[in-house]
Amino acid sequence: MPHEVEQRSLSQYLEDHNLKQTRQREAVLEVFLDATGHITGEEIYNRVRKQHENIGYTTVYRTMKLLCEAGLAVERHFDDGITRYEIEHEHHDHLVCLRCGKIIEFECSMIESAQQDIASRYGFRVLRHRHELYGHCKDCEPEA
Amino acid sequence: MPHEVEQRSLSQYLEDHNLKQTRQREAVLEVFLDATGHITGEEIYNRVRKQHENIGYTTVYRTMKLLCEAGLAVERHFDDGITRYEIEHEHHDHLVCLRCGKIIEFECSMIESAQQDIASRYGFRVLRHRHELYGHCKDCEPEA
DNA sequence: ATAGATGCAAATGTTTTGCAGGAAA
DNA sequence: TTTCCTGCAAAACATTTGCATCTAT
Repeated sequence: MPHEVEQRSLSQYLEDHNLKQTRQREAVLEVFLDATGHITGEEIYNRVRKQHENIGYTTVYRTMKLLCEAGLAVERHFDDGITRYEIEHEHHDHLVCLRCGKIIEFECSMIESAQQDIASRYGFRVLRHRHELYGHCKDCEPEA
Repeated sequence: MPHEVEQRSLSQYLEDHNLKQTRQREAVLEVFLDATGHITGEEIYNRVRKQHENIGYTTVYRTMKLLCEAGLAVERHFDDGITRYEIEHEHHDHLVCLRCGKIIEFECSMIESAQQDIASRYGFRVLRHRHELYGHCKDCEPEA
């Protein structure tokens, strides 16, 4: 049960950092873990609000920041300027459908090594990268 | 003289679209063309202001939007969320130094074709992409 | 003369912060 | 009972818009 694991690791993190376990943090974590990933702050806020009428944006954002620090979540910034959160997992990049907003993850070791080649050509040390392909997904372009 | 060419193509665009040639537009264009590229709205504003005390951000942003529509400029969005403008030229990607902010352009046809392979694997049609490598440039990491 | 441009001030939209009151340890 | 949280309102920040005024044509 992945949720249990993640919840435990949050508890652990909170404990290690002298932070408190609260109803709001649990609610945000649960919504985040139940999402398919790539969820925005607003979406989390709206979903949490269904069970927890009084929660504010403030708490959602603060909690998501916390989850990022705890290593459970990662912030992603696509072209629309709205921060999305995904569950931290092994390295990957994204295909983003400009019509329906669908986000597909992919991984390509050939590209990764090509990146290293390019970087070393410029004496550059790559710490992270961002690689996004924008277009139309299968469902949004039937005449493909 | 590339500036002459670009200025002429702006004039042409303005004329074709029944827009007026103004002192402000000329000033913004000149600053933009003199920049090494990847200049922010704020930087343009500050530089234009030296010669043209009363110009507002509004005009800078509106003019840059115009230059984009005219095909002279392209908006770029890196990780810091601040829009940068570069002179439109053939397709390329970027290395961004996280210490000094330097931006280096690169091109890699192997990566481009790998992207197409991946996209077609998902029935995805790529319209554009974004590929940025973040790290430390040669000057910012002497012990490389 | 008149369509279009300018610049100020105010609005936008997302995310963050200050602060007084509330809850976990 | 103290430390940490919460939620509100307000601020931040880059960019955009409304509007009255000004200007290129």
